[in-house]
Amino acid sequence: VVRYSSEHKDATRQRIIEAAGRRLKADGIDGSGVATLMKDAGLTNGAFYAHFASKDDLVGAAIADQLDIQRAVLEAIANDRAGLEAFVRVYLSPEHRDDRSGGCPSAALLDEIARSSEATRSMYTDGLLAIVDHVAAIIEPDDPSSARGRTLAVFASIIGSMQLARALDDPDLSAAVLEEGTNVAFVLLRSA
Amino acid sequence: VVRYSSEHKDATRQRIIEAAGRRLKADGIDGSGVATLMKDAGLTNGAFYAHFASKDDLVGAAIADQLDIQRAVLEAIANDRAGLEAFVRVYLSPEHRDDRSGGCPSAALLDEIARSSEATRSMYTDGLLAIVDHVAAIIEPDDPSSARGRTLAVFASIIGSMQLARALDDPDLSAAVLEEGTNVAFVLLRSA
DNA sequence: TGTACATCAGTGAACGCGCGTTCACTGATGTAC
DNA sequence: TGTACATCAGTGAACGCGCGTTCACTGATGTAC
Repeated sequence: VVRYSSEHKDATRQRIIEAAGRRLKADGIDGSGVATLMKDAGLTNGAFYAHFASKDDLVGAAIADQLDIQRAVLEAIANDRAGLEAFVRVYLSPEHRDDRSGGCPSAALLDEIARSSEATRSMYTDGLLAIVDHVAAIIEPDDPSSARGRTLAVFASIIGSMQLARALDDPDLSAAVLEEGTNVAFVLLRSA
Repeated sequence: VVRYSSEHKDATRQRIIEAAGRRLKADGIDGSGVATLMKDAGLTNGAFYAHFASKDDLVGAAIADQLDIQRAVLEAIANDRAGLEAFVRVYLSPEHRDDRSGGCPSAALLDEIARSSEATRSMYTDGLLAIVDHVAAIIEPDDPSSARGRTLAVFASIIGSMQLARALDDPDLSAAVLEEGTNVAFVLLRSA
């Protein structure tokens, strides 16, 4: 006996996860309460535990979802070296810097993820590797796994640049970080 | 009429700031409560507001202090290009990765700083610039300010690498990030 | 065809707890006489 | 020289509030007869 369509609850869960992705990136993990996360999804706090075992459980799911979205964006833009450069330009743009809630989860949350549970860090690792392996296959089509390390370093570089551009309160310096970060990423991609 | 030596209160304030530096880097800004920060300094929560106007006030002071310490460490190690490479090796070492509370405030807190008050971001900007300008003067002795952008990009890269090495839950990948991050930093320093 | 029922996603109040902040008080100190 | 006093860094309880989590309940639904 099925009272609601079998997709109804799954759809609600997904709605919570997507709203949480935005809120967590905007306010941080510790800065986002369960009641707020549920309100963002148009629900009340009580329904939370029908969908997730704990706040940490949602955080892990939201981070995994965010990385999957980012992978899809990357794959839509970048399927060769020129595409990778285009991706870097979009990534290190002022628009991305000024849109934390719509942007990269690593840039918004990486040091908080490093402090998170092993379960969350494991989901982060898996999600990032899916992205990294796509890029590594472009850089080194014959042996993608050998390009993993170098690709990770490129991501570390653009993630750090974005965080720094957001943290500095001097607009000129912030813009310089984005510009030079882009140059650095290009150097690394070409030498790879 | 002076009941306590004029240095007594200043010394206590400094003790709170230094203890807070360690705690904030370990547990994050939102993750560190005022009562805990005071206990770390051997005091009770009530004395806090005799030293600081608010938690945010202490956070700004602690971040400025941490950056000043890091500047002193850098200046002790790195006064030429070989010294900069030595600094990068120490920075991107497994020991630094595994010692969040004793390490770099940017690696521990950068995305939380980006979400902080303008006052805190301003103190961060000033503190980081003092470090950056020391490095820029080594890279480009004739015109240090022209090397600021490039130097900021190098810091963004090593900060991002450290955060990523801490977030990944696979020890081999984490080690690879540190290794490749070091290679990348060397490439950037040599081409600068 | 109409009604009673079982289901279950979601509600909203409540739990104990820690948060940032305030404040009346303590007690060790150096000074004044 | 001994005692009363003013100072003030620090104590610890309390403020209202939001935290993560629990739970008795609601009410819309599709089914059974």
